[in-house]
Amino acid sequence: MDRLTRGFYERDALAVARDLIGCLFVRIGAEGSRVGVRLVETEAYRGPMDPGSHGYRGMTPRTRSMFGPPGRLYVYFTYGMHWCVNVVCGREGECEAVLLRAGEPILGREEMTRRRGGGPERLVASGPARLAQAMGIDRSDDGASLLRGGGFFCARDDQTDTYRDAEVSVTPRIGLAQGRGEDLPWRYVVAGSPFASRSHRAPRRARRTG
DNA sequence: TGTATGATTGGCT
DNA sequence: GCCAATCATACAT
Repeated sequence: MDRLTRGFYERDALAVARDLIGCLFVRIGAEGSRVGVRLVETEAYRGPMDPGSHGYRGMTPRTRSMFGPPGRLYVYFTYGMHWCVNVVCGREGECEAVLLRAGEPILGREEMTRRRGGGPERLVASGPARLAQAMGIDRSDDGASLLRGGGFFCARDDQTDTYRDAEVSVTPRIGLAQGRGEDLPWRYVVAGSPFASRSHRAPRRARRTG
């Protein structure tokens, strides 16, 4: 299992979002303890060309890390109570990032469940704010490095198969208002994964008409 | 200084 | 399915 290096992140957010599916996202804690999830849901945010991105109107104090070098975290606070975590990608000076929306708890499951206040394991990291809370990520982790020496990393997990394209669905992103690129198919999710977040646009079940 | 809004979640009907 | 919680942020005044 190898830590992904800068070249992995220094690419278009769509490529990174797709390729992070099935990877482990790990936090190295005090005394080397680790918590980590296998990513099953990601979304790409693409800067000045993307009205859904926090960086659409240029850099602000909040979005500074999204414009920085790839291979770091962009962590933001929303709805007055939730933290969400992105992986910064693209080239330095660009504004590209991948929102980590959901994962399957793998390392430190007990610790993550405790941080979430209990509940079934499939819900521990099933949503961007849940994932961040489970892994103890907050403002102090904004800008943290995923590269060598950093306290976080992503890794391809060669112990198990990575997901084939046929197993990964591509859908519009979740939670965007109209006019914010709400129809762009920039979300990647493992089809049928019990660890993925509940879609706010749940596919309607077919109805018998008569 | 004022105000609208949000890359969400959890609880309730 | 509906909606309140709760406040940093961005932008208007």
